[in-house]
Amino acid sequence: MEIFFDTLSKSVLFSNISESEIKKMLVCLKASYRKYSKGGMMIWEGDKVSEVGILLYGTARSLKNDIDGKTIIVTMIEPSNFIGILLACSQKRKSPVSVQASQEAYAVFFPIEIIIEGCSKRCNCHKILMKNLLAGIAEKAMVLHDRNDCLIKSSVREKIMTYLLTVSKDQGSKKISIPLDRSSMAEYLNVERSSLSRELSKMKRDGLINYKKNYFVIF
Amino acid sequence: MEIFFDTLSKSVLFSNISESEIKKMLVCLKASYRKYSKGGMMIWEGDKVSEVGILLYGTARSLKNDIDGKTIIVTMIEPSNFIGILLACSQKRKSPVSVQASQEAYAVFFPIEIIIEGCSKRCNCHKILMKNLLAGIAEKAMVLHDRNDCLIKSSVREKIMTYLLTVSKDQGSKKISIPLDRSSMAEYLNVERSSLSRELSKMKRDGLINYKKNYFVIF
DNA sequence: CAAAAAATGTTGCTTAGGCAACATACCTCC
DNA sequence: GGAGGTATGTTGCCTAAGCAACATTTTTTG
Repeated sequence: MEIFFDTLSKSVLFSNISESEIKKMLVCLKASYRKYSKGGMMIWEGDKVSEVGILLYGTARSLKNDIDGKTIIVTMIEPSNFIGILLACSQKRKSPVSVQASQEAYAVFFPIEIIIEGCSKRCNCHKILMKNLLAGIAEKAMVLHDRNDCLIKSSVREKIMTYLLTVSKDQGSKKISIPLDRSSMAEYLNVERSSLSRELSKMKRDGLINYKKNYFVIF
Repeated sequence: MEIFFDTLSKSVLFSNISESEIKKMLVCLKASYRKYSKGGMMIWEGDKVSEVGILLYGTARSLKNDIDGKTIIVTMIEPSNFIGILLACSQKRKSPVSVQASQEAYAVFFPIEIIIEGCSKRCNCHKILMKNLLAGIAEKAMVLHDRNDCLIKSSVREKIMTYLLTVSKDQGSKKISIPLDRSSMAEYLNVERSSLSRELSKMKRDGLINYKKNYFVIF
């Protein structure tokens, strides 16, 4: 698993920890490495999750079955992202999503208890680890918060504007490039792609914004 | 502030910590107590927040100004609830909401750094504190997740069903009592109260659910 | 218990936006 | 360059659900 070491050290969980420290920690964290073939399941809907994972290679996605059976994708997971951090931290709760490898993938898992409780050796990096874990969840929560913020708006226009303003605050400019194409943006805002396009046109016409591809200017 | 000690010890932050320990900790946590009159602001939209608070008395609400200026209420905060936990933990971010006392209120704030870094005395309760903080955020994140789950549904019926099923899982029964009245439920699901009532009737008629007041049965 | 107030339900009207179908622009690779 | 593919934009039609106004039920309180 050495080859994925870089990915691991880029993760939020191990930020601000030196490579040599990480290597030491991997042992006391009871790291367990797992390989998945395309379509393999890392977490099943309904599981109780007591490990937090980090994707090392490949991509994964979290998905759930809608009431009427169709599958919807909740998030995309990239190398060095967390897997199941929310679940692992909130414990009691059963997973509302499944996590599936979208291609061949490798991941490493750590029992959450060891991160929280610290190992018997009490290496002082555990404090940093814990801090990183906290930052990781806070970040997840913020992502959820931001989407909520868009979703609670009643009109398509307000949803778009809220989204653009959030990105704008984030990038500290009224000229922004967004990370989503129209389809993804529509999905994120929970509107029809065509309705999104329609409203974007109107907003441009009304002099609220300008845009080309994924570059936007807010007036 | 002694009189609010009970409230404090009921908070998630201090769960599993004995009263005597809490008293000791309050000192090294650099607790700062604040009083607010009705309408007083605990956090202003745009603030950077570096303290996590706990409401001791009264009620507060987090609110934000909509794009077109009208104020919307995001959450209600009750005694022993956290104030600004997400913000304090994710740090860099400026607050997207203001927090306002809806009546005369008391609160206590702790610099988040001290909780995370531990105080100089290294009292061993800090580990528990940190664990509690983690649980607190994870819980917040879950709340956000659950609402998202409802909001991303396209029809009123699906939103209702998703909400009811989540509560049902939570209470471990198909017969549930929900904590929201119709208006709040409508607000939570981001639909019109009348549309909610209409759809509930239809769902009853269609034999999907039964209900009376805030008691629901899912078939 | 009666009256007032609050919560919930009902219903006609209207419209934003979902849906489908097609148009245009943009990319890429032979 | 052109052929195929993908991303984006446009438009007519139609329905779900917003809105307003009123009805009924439940709760409060004097």
